[in-house]
Amino acid sequence: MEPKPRLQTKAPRNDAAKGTRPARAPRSPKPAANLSGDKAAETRRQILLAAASLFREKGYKATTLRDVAELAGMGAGSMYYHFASKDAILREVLDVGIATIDEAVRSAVAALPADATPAERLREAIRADLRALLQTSQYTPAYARIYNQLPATIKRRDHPRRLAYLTYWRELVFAAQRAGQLRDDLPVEVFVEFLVGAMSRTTEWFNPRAASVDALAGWIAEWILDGVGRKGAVTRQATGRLPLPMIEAAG
Amino acid sequence: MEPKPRLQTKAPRNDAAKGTRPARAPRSPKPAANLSGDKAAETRRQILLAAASLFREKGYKATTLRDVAELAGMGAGSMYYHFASKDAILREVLDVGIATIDEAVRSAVAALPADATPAERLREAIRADLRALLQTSQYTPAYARIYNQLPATIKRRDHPRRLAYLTYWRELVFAAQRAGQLRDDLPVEVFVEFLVGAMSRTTEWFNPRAASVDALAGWIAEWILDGVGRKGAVTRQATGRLPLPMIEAAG
DNA sequence: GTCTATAGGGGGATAGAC
DNA sequence: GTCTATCCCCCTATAGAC
Repeated sequence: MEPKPRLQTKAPRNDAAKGTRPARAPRSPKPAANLSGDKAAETRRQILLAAASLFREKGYKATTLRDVAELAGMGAGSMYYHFASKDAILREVLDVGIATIDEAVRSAVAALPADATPAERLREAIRADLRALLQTSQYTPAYARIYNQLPATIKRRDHPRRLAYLTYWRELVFAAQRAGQLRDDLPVEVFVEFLVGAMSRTTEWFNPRAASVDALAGWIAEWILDGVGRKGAVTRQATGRLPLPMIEAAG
Repeated sequence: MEPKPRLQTKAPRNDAAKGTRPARAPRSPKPAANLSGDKAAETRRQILLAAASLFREKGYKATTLRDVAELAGMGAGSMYYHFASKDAILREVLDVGIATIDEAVRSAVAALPADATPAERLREAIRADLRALLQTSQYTPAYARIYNQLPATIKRRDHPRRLAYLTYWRELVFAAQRAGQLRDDLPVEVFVEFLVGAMSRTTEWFNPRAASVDALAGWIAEWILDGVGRKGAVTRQATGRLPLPMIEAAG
């Protein structure tokens, strides 16, 4: 077990040595309300952030409330002042995670100039999706990683939001197809699952020191739209030696 | 809590009603050795298969040995005759999972005619990878899904195998690039992570009733090699309105 | 609001009968 | 080889002091 890092969204709490309880700075009975809300709200955020980070790293079941409390700098029992249960923390992490990426993609696309082409809108959506996953939020990668392993009851609860997100992507892709910028024979639903899934998997391997998120987004958009094959190169022989049945419909 | 299905690799065990212990069919002291090995080996496989299936579905920590035992049709304590610990089961599931997909891809490519082009070899690798993930094995999708959430000690143990697998993919991609079939500016390491990760994510959404695995493999190969953009369509304007920095090196 | 202590339950692992 | 019973630890959640 390694030394325990702590989230540092606000001033770090003390890690004072064994035994002695450090004196807490006396609080005035009515502190001026700071901009980010009162103390309880701030502590809540600390807990959620710690939970999201650990859920992402180890999964939901493997993360104990003691882990979360330690990362948030408090005792495990104290968290029950802010949340009713571990499940309640999970639900809020998931809600924030899907809301963050959904909002990020929609608003990024909406912010484009009115004359942006459907393909440009698709590129922008790819960039916004990856930003939310890889640099904006802890909640979004936590969501992407643990969602499918959760009990059906919890998945059912978040399913409408997830569907709305995928639906938006389908609209983007359909629009590009109607505009003649994507192949007519593209099975849109399957392609959207593939693309959104591929992007969410980047959280497993992306190294921010090797490339910027925007660089990665640019690459992926180009690979997907233009392909990695060299222009004019023959990537497929016409011998029929490798039959690729592509007749079935996609649901 | 649904009714409990059981793996049916061999004849189903009885689900006899409460209390009464059903009589077990008397076994001859020396049954003829069946083709798939002795009874212990068969039971071992049952346990591993049940574990892989549940690990894939719920994750490692969320899967209890009681779950595994129930799906394998035995009491939880009985499994300790075959495995030393839950960890030992996990290790074997992981080993089989990575070995299966590695072997599947290498042998599929090796089986191609000697004059197959590098791009054809890449297509075949994509098909073999997806077959291992989506139809051949329970172990491979379990591996793909849970690997990154496991404790560092276990990941370290399997890291060489995983690296060897990725290295093989890099060689395939490099070869296609050298042969002039892929773009010269393709950052191979990043691309391989993207491609392999994207394929492993298909286990989260692929619906075998909507399309065949080979159809999906054909689509993905085409999307990646040729792109989804319509030939001749402008997918990117030259206005510079959307700068895409792609200068950083990839590790 | 946060602390410590602990209740209560579940899960990995072991023991000994059969 | 598999069963049942059980040990013991850890985890979620609660209680009551401060």
